[in-house]
Amino acid sequence: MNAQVAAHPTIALLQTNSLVNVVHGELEKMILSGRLAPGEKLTEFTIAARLGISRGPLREAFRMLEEAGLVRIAKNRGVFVRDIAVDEAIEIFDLRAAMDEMVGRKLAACIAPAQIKEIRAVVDNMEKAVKEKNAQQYHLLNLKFHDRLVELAGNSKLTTIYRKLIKELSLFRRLNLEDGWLMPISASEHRQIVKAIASGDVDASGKAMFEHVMDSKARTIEHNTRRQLAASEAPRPQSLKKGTRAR
Amino acid sequence: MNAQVAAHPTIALLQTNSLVNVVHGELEKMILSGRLAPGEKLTEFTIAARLGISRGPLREAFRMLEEAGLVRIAKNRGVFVRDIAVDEAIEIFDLRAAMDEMVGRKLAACIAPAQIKEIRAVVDNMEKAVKEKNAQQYHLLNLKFHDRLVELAGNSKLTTIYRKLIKELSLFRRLNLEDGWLMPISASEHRQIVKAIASGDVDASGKAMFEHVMDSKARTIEHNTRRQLAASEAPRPQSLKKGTRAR
DNA sequence: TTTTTGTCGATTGTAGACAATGATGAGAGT
DNA sequence: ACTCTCATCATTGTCTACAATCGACAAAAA
Repeated sequence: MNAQVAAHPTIALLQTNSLVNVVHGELEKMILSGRLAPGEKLTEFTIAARLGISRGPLREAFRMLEEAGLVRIAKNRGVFVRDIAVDEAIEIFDLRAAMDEMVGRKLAACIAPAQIKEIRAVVDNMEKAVKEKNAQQYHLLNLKFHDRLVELAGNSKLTTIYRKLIKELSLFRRLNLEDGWLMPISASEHRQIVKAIASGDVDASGKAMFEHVMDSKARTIEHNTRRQLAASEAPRPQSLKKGTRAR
Repeated sequence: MNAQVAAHPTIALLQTNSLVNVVHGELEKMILSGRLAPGEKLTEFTIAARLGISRGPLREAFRMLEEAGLVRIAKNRGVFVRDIAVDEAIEIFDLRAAMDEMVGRKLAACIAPAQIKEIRAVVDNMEKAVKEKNAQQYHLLNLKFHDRLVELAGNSKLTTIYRKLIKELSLFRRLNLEDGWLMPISASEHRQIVKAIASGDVDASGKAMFEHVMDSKARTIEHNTRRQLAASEAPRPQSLKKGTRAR
């Protein structure tokens, strides 16, 4: 019998929304938050039981996640959370740089004063987070800052793709956020970006955005390789984190 | 041990391609070729019966196509081939322009002579197609030209996204290709692009690519609106089929 | 020991059945 | 004739069952 009274609070509530969409969103959240780690195998039966659903909708959600680049499906072998290699991360950064340059140029050309104020407020909050050494908050605001800029550029297709890229990138970057991440040097760059946009100088604005992403790329990649080295020198892989291993 | 060194091509095909993947590819071909027209409703039972499969794998394929932007799924109402509005087509063109600019700059910076020759050959064939007034052939070569350029830029993520955009765009553009499409003016632009790339001038190459896409956008959009007008003036609504109504 | 081969358990791939939802059309009331 | 309601039906959403496949282990042969 079905005894899944309320396996997941959301699941019970959503008789109105499509089960597939909710599951998709739920899995996405789990992946992006790191509760499902890159490389981890997602066994259909286990996940389905945990969510209190059957395998059908789950498989459909998996297919969506695959198309979005968040999981990898190996025929007859299962579904795995994707892990982004350094090469791919570099590619994504380069792409982002081009997109953000486009965004910067567009915004410098036509942005409303109210929107400049809005963006400036985000930067203010970021600097506040820096002073408070609140890395988590800074990270969230950083995401919001860039996301909002892209959104303001007014190209919904661009926004969609940009967000997909950010999600994929987080599969690589999340490793770096865990510890330290004490580089709010970029805060000044954000201030400069806003300035360039507000000035209306198309070239300067585009360049500021481009360079910012490329700097971010350099910092992230370098931090990652350094981390890799440290991990390889200390031959203690610390086993597994904790009970992410079901059954 | 490793027995799949060089298995039968059919065997290898079955090992990698599940039914879902095959169906996905098949539906994609049907959509891109226009056999499934934009706006058309895809009834699960009908399609499944036609392909000789059950609804399960088909639904998974639908989810992939939805994520790729080729179909639209309305809860409890069905799956429809997406039709791209003019606004969205414009957005995609703008995005493509930015990407192609990036490609142009990258290629001008580092492209091998052999690859220049290869690209030049494609342009030669295009001009040949122009002389022979072979629009279909020209169209295919045009696609190949741009696709190859993107590919040569060496950013696989960019290539993937670019191809997705082209597919989506074809849902809009296909209407225009049907008749006439007698504007191989762009042929000269292609020649100019190759020249700019070969010259190694990063700025010129990027600009050439950018402008080419924007010109293409202008031509396509204008052609489309003109077509729309002609259709509205001739009051022959072609009598829409039953059940193809969306939303 | 090393290699090979056969079997078993677990997991995925596919199909079909049942429940839930939305569209269609007929009939009653005005 | 028009509109509103309600019943009916086609279609989608979800679940369960069965078949196909893979990986691992153990036993047997060298």
